[in-house]
Amino acid sequence: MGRHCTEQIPWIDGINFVQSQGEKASMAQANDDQLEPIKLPKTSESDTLKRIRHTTSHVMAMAVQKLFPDAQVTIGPWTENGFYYDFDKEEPFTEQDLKTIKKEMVKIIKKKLPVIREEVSRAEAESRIKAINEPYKLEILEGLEAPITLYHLEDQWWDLCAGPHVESTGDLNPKAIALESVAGAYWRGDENNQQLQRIYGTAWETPEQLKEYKRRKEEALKRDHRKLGKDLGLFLFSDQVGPGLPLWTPKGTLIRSTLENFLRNEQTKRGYQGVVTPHIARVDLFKVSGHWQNYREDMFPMMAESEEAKLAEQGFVMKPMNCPFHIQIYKDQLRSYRDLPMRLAEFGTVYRYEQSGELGGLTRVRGFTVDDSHLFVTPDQLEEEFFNVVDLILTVFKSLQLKNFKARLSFRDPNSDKYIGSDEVWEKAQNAIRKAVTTLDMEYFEAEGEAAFYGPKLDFIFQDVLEREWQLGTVQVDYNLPERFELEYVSEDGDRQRPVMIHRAPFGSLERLIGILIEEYAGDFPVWLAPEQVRILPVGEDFVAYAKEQAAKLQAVGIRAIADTSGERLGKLIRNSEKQKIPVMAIVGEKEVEAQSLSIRTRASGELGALPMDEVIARLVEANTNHSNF
RNA sequence: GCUAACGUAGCUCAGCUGGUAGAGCAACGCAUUCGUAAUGCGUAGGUCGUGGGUUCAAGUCCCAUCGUUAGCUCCA
Repeated sequence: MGRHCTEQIPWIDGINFVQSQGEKASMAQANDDQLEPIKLPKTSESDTLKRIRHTTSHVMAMAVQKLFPDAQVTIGPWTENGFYYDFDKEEPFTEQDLKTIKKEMVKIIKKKLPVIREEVSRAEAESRIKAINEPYKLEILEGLEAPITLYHLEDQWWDLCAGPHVESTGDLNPKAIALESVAGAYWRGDENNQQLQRIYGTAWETPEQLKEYKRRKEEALKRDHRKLGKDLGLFLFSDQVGPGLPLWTPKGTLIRSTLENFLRNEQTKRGYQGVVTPHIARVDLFKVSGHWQNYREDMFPMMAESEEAKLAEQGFVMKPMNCPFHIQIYKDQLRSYRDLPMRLAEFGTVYRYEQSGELGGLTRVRGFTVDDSHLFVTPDQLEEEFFNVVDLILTVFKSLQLKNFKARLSFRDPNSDKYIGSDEVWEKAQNAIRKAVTTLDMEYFEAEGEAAFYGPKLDFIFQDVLEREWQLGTVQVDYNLPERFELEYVSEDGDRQRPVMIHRAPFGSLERLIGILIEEYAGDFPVWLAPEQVRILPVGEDFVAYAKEQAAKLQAVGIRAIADTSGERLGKLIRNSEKQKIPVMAIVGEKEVEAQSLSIRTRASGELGALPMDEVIARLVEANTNHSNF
């Protein structure tokens, strides 16, 4: 068995946050029916689960080989929520197969086979594997270090494995085990290799834990941004437009523009200058940048006026990144050291031809808007500017109440040739990033092979409801593009020097950010981001006029308020508002008209009672400026 | 791109082994004028993703294609 011990990376608490009221309230509600919530540890947190899941995957492999003697075993590690096992088998597994396999597993468990550890020499392991003709195991053996251990399920089946395991298959509870899905997976994770059949499963100590695990998965799907985006009418996809190309409704656009304005504001405070650049450019531009050579498979095909032009590679392409464009603006004039740092910023929409199987909701699309900026700095300024960028990113996350993220130093894979630039320059850039995060005393982990082709990055990683990880914010140090575009500035001494570039995007992309935000907030956007902030609900037809008046007053001071004139009963109006997750409801009837007030009900805290209009406005303005709750 | 599953009214879904489509919600109309999560009655809405094929007959079977989803690979 190869790598089962995935290194655990702590999810860091980046900043101190006050948990939003709404979050607390909805969490409390969800767990109402359970006095003592069932704990569901991750595998890495529980030695017991490690043993259970490890053994379960072996039991599954044994069952599979009994039912399908042609299936060859490969690897079967635990994952944080279960386990999987990859088989090389001609026919893919069907849903029905999973049921049959599960039945066979129950039989094995009921036999209470002892799990026996055996230590063998490399030669012995080799000859035993050859005897049962398992070529993948042989390959795994090559990468193993002594001692080589085998685990036997009594004398009926064995596997190369480091353990640990439970003592007997009888220690497993069949009712706490579920086989979940089948998928293709490449041997050793390389798409040039044989595609194997992977079975995913999960196993727990008790049936109650399994039930809770399934319940939480269902709960998670309710906050899936694809579902909520549809329910709340934020964005859509159209088959006629194309896959991975989201369309933003008026409501979704409000969220986008609010985020844009917020960041633009922060950037202005920090000396950024806005620029605008086109969506397409000559192929030549991307030849100089290196995109055409190193990033071409991620780009939409070239458009050319004629076949000849196409053959001569004289055409245009959609931009996959904004950097070459901003570089042109820098190069427009001879720059002095006095002009630096120069910070050019743009909400630049880029197009990348992602493989069809990669697309999903807003988290992976083919056209998306990067809150992009390129900082041109002198080598001396690099460190300080880098800190400033990280500070901006953390400020942004704090404002958005995003706290569950990891910081990743994305370095190049030293064994790959997909990068531009010399070893020396890469070392320099990577060291600069490492130094910055150490100085900032941030928790981080390093990942080889995650760098951009032109430079290393500091990335901020978030999770979606399915616990998949996505990169949002990023800072990149780049010595390569300045070189390729021959960027210069005149130094104090009057000679020409080469600037360093910092590429950075706190959001990463508006699309992915909003996808993650929808899930973080479970659709309950804070007041400042909510597309519809206040809905005014008249208790009867007679009060529609008053409701409209109040809505107009709120609109006049820039608050997104709408009067509900549908004429339904109050209960229905409230229900509709709640379902649309509108943060503030204002109920108006006879009492309110008389007192010239609004009866406030918020999603987060319920009924707040009658408040005068002035106070309502004051509190909403406060919420808008400070991103606080109503 | 690969492996698999799925695609029926705006939404959520039913439609068994083939006999030309059904529910709830939403929408619309009428009545109801109502105080903190669903008022009642009625109406309308689908060439069952698309294109072929098998069949007397296809939502149902076969093939292709587009799209969605999970996983792999790849990346904001």
